[in-house]
Amino acid sequence: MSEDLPHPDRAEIRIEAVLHALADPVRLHYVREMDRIGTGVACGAIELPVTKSTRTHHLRTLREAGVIRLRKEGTARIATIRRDDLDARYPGLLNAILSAES
Amino acid sequence: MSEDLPHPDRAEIRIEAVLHALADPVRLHYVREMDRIGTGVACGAIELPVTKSTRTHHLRTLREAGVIRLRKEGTARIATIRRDDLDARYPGLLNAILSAES
DNA sequence: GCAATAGTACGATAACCATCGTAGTTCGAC
DNA sequence: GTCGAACTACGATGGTTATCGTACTATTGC
Repeated sequence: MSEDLPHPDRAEIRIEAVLHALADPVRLHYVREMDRIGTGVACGAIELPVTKSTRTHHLRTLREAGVIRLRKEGTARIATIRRDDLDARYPGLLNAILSAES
Repeated sequence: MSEDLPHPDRAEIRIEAVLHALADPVRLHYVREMDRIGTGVACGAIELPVTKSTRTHHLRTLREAGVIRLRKEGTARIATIRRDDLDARYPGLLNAILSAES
């Protein structure tokens, strides 16, 4: 019942992957909403202008880049931003990006 | 002898474009070198692992995203990072990215 | 067991993009 | 004017990626 999807270790997170993951408008919007909510959110709780399968794809990109962590909770997946990891690796980055207006 | 290549105004710079521009390893390396040198540099002065024409393409991406400014100086193009613009729009972002190890 | 919900894997598709080579422009020195 | 250097526009190429739909799995409540 733990994490069944692979996540990169903190040391494995690459800046290019993080930047690329957050460069996509859909993904950036998603992470901003997560930040606004402030707690873990079920994947589907944040509405996106794309289908479920595309959402899965986007979340996968965020997960693999090390931006978010996904854990199972019943039928749902709860997503949390890896703030501690990102702040440790790239101090100030996440705040700068999330506070930027699009 | 002003600028002949179009640059986005400060207000036109979009976070997604900046992130995308800096997500590419070649471009990130280039901007880091520029930062290290600290002054405007002729485009070709920084060695890249790609051909001249690809370098032109990359610099165009950086320019269009609003990350750098290019001006003519004789046959050369001098590139400078738009620190003031980026810091004004996205405080802390550039420093966080440039100080991140790849 | 069935139905509903939440989510994923997979394949297809079209757009995007990094790369290269070619052919050209601009500039400065001679 | 010629030449060389610095650079750019353009087209071709092949890889990548965002998107969708389909078919599936896992879970929960009845």
